[in-house]
Amino acid sequence: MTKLAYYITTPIYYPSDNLHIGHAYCTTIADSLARFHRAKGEDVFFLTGSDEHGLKIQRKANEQGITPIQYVDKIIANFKLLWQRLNISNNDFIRTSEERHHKVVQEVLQKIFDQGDIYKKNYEGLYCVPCESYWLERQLVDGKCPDCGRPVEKMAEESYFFKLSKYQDRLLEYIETHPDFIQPVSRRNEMINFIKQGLEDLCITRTTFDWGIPVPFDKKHVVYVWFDALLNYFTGIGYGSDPEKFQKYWPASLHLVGKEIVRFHTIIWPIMLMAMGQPLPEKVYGHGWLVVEGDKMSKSKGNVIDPLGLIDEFGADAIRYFLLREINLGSDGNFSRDALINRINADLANDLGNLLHRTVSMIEKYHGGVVTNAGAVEAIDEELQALVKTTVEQYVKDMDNMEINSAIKGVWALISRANKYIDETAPWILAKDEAKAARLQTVMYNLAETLRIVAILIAPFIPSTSPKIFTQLGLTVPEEFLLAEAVWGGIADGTKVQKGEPLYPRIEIAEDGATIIGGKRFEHKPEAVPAPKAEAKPAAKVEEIKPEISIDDFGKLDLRVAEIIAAERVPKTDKLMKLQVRIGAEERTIVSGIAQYYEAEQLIGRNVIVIANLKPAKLRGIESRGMLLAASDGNGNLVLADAPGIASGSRVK
RNA sequence: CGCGGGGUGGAGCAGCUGGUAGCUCGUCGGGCUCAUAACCCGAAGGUCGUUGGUUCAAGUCCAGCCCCCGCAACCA
Repeated sequence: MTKLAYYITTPIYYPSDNLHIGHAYCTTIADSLARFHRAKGEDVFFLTGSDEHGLKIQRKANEQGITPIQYVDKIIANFKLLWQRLNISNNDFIRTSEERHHKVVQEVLQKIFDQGDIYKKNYEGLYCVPCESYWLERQLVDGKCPDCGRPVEKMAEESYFFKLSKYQDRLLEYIETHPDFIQPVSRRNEMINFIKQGLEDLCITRTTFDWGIPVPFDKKHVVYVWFDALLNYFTGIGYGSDPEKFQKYWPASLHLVGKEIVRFHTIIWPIMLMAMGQPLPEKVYGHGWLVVEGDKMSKSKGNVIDPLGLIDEFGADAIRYFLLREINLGSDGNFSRDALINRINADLANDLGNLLHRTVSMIEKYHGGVVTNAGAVEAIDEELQALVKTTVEQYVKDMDNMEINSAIKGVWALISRANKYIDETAPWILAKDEAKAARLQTVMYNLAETLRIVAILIAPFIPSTSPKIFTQLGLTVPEEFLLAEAVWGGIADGTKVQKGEPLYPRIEIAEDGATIIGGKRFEHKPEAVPAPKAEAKPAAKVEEIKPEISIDDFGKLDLRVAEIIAAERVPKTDKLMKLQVRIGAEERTIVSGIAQYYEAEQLIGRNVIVIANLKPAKLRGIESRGMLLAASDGNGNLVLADAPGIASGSRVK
């Protein structure tokens, strides 16, 4: 009998930088699902990888004076290290720079080109030369490049386009007739709306850089982004090179992706597949994002969390557990250190770890470590057994629905029940009564057996914990924890338990914020809320120094100390503050974009520095004469340049 | 009228197809001693953002408003 095939993928991540906790989140989910399906006895193929081409990489490599491949090789080594440390069980790791992938992309491109779904067109647009990017009119900021603020120019470039529009009706129909294809439903509705607005053909090649896959029918071009990246799902299972393998695993059971790229996976990719005459993946699931202490994680905010550091401190399983348990798959979730520590202590140390510990301790103390099923069963035992059974059933249901945190909650309800069972049966009292010997043995057996099943159920989530539980229970650690074994009665009489180290030592927090885990100390500086992180990011965001000027140029600026005598927010704007200032004897109005940083009351009476001879400008209909000086790091921090105690009207130079 | 997500006891969240408001942590009180100061029991605490509507019945459906947070076709 052939096993049911299950093919699951993560996005391939972009190696312009090291991975953060968000990538770890996505990959951990995929890994748990992959392990769950293996536990069901299915033939699982789990693919992750890296999307290595593009201008950004090429430029980063140039900056460091190395070739793109040298650059990505370094970063990919870190990716792989992270997955190894996180215990990720992927079957392959696909890199888009690999020869096998180039072949697939070129083959597919040629085929689609030959059948007429790709055409060449002059692409006209507004182009920012330094950024090498096209922008739409509406994207411009003050008519300038939204990235660097420099002027854009009209440019024409020839590009190849993929006929998305040709397939849009078919796609729409497919999505409407396959309710499970896009999940969760909110994302599905979003996509349906999007398609209904009409699809534009997709530009799939570039001539402005060469770190990419050459277009086979026009060597001046390289393949651009999605057409290249999405095909990794084909390369990974041997499209064009291993027909048998490809046949077995395609269509994919699940593409797990972040919510921001659902669109590419449910529109571009399906249309590519339609053009190729291939079946569509069964499901695309767009998971939510991790926000950190309530804030979106981003490099510019300096709140990016490095998973490797967390793994060093808390261990891979603890991190995995937190991510899977705390966060609802479809929606955004909050990552915080406090919540993490809380979860580890409460669930892993107190509930699970302690249950194992007290159980094994008692078996050693009362029975010399030997487990015996003495058969002195009481009603309460049957209740426990029944709960084990329903827990397993519900667990399978939840996991099949990708409700991972529900599945985990169910298992922990069982763990909790087992802890209560100890209280109710009070083994320490049974132990004092010779006549209750058989009963005591039965109670201990039931606990050991419950723990054995718990260990099997949690193996997909915290895979290095289950073997530890088995070892302490005196059981042979299986190659794979199979769900078929999660039925009552698996421990043989005479099994000898072996007390070990606590599964999860409690985490103590020292006064200075350091954590103490199992006697080891981990320093931790509590980040000053939106940490500006002065260190650790050299050159990352510091803008280039502008061209040199002469002292005469500087002399043209008339900088003055001005006293703020009134301030009010400009209604219906986010940033604008209308200020009345006094420069010496003169009064004037200045509008400044500081409303997000200062309250009106904080400003009044302050002596600040202004450019007094700036040409007046109208902002929101208010004439602003002059400009306040302020320091801003682009990371959401802004401080006014002020001159406390210096008389209004004084010159600044 | 750009798009989307969200506003539920101190904190973080669950509440799908409408019918006595739940979970984890925290707080308070009690129990137990096998255990990692852990485990077990109990209690306090919410006009479910706001206004109006549908209904015998709404956190749950409909409409308006307020507030927070993301995104605007190359950041999970």
